[in-house]
Amino acid sequence: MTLEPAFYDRPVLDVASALVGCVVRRGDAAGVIVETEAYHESEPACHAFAGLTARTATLFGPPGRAYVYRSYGIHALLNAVCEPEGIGAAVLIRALDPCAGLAGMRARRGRSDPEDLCSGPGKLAQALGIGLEANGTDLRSGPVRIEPRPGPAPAIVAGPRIGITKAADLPWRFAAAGSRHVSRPWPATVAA
DNA sequence: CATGGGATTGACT
DNA sequence: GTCAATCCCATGC
Repeated sequence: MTLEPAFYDRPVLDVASALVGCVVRRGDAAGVIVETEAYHESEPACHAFAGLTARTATLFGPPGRAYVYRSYGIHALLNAVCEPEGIGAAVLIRALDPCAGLAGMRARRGRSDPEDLCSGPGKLAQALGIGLEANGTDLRSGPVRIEPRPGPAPAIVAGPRIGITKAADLPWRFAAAGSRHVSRPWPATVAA
């Protein structure tokens, strides 16, 4: 069971909060999303802000696909493309609560602490074995899939995005309240 | 064609 | 807290 394309075909902020509590799966490895961030072509922190280029083609493509890119020459970061085709927008998956395939995650990460397996966008891509080859693949039928929330909707907190230099004031970061698997401790400026 | 910077992480002081 | 690693690609000459 995976999320329909229509799930992603709406405002990126709605999708970013709706994805918290959903499950990302690749092969035997899976985890519950506990942290996301929204990016939209209208603001400069988004790669799509520069317009349609070879790098951002996936962002402007149809919703419900994976946008994977390399950051700092080292890490792969996983995003879910949102909004109608032609609009550059995506949700960055920043952290997971590991729930299946822990042995494989530990092997790929070289670490055993469950809170250090997927508590960051680069970490979770490594833990699930997601590489740049997943860029542009379908999140419903491709190697990386996102499934609906297995349980009730979690309480969600919002705050400013992490690790960016542009438009850093927008409260476009969403996380499951109280989760210990988030990429950074929640800042003092917590909003519900 | 050359250059610079980045949605990060992990090791070290 | 500070800092280097490392590569894709956008930008500028």
